[in-house]
Amino acid sequence: MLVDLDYFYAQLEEKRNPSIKDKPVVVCVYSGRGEDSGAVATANYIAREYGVRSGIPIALAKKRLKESKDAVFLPMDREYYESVSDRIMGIFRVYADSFEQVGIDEAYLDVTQRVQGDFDEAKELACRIKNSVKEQEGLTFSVGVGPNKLIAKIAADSQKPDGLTVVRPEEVQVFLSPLPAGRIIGIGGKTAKRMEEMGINTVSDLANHDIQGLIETFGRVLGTYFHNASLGVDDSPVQERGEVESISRIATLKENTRDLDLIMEKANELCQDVYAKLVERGLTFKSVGIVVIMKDLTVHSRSKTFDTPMNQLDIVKRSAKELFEKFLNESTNEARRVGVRLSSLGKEEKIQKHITEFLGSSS
DNA sequence: GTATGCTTTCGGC
DNA sequence: TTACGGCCGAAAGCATAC
Repeated sequence: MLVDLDYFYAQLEEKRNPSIKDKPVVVCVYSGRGEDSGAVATANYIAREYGVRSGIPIALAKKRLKESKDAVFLPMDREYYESVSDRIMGIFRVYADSFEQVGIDEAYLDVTQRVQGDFDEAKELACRIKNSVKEQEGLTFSVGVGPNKLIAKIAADSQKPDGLTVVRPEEVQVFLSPLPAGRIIGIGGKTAKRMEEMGINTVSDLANHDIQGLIETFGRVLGTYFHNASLGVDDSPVQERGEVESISRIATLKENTRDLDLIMEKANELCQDVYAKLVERGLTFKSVGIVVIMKDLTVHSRSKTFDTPMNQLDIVKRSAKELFEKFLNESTNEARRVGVRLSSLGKEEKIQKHITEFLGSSS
C-alpha cells in the first residue's frame, strides 16, 4: 500500500495554528528578492479551489485569492516538517513487512505477509494505521491498496484527502483503462504532451500502442516501463532506501548578475551548508556540481568528479568557483539562481582516511 | 557486446 | 500585465574498459 500525507506542509501549519484551518492556507518559499518573490510549496484544499497550486508564483497565488480576504500566506518551515515526518514514518514502519519512504510525505508499505495476501484485511489494517496517526499526531493521509506499487500509488491519488482506495487484482484493468495516461507515475506534463501527439490520451490508448514504438520514442527503459504500467504490471520491490545520493543547496541571488565575485559570495554560503550536511552525516564526496538558473528560467548544470573520495570544504569552494567561471565563459545571459551539489557520496571510513592522509602528505 | 562511470537534463514533490 | 523555489532521484547519452 501507499500512504500519502494530505497537503502535508499546509496541514502541519493548520495543526500548529488551528485558527487558520477554515481559511485558504498557502505555504510559500520566499526567495528574499521582493515582497512576494517566490513560489508556492503547497496549499490546503480551500486555497486550491481558487486555483492555487504547488509551483505557481506567490504573486499569482495572491491575485487568485484576492477576493477571499482571509487567505493566510506562511513561509515554509522545512526543519519542522522534517521532524514531524520522521515521527510519522516511524509509526508507518511498524505496520510494514518492508518499508520504503519516498520524499517527505509518502511511503510504500509491503503488508502482503501480515495480511496473508487478503485485500479485506489490508483495508482493515489501513484503517488501523489511519486511526493511530490521527490519535498520535492529529493528521490525516490518503491510502491506496493494490497488488503492486504502481497500482497502490494511482489508487491513493484517486481519492484525497483522507482517502482509502482498494484496487484488487481482478479490478486492475477496469480501474486503469479509462484514466488519463498522465496518472501513471513518471508521465508528467512533458511526457503526457508527447504521448498526446502520438494519439495516446488514456492508459488504455497506451496499452494498445505498439511497444516498439514506445521504446523508439522514450528509450528502452522508459518505453518498457510505460508498456508494463499500462497493463498494471509492476514487480518493483518495496525496499528500504539507503544513504542519500546527493546533497544540494540552491538559492536566489539578490539581483541577476554574471559577475563571478557576486555569484561566489552566495555560492560560498551554499558550499558551507552542503559541507556541513556532509560532515554531519559522516560522508565523503567524489563529485561537485553547480547549477545556474538564468533570468529566463532556463536551467544549466556543470560538474566535476575526482578519482578519490574528498572531504574538504576548500575543495568544494574551489571546484564550485572553477565551474561557475567556466560556465560564465560559455554563456552570455544573467544568472538568477545558483546552486551547489555534492554527489558520488561515500561513508567516511578508516581506509578512505588513510588514502586521504597519504595523498595529503605526499603532495 | 556488456558493464560501468560521468555529465547533463528531466521531472516529482 | 506579469509574476517563478529548493530540494531530490532517475534516465539519456556518451565515453571507456574488459
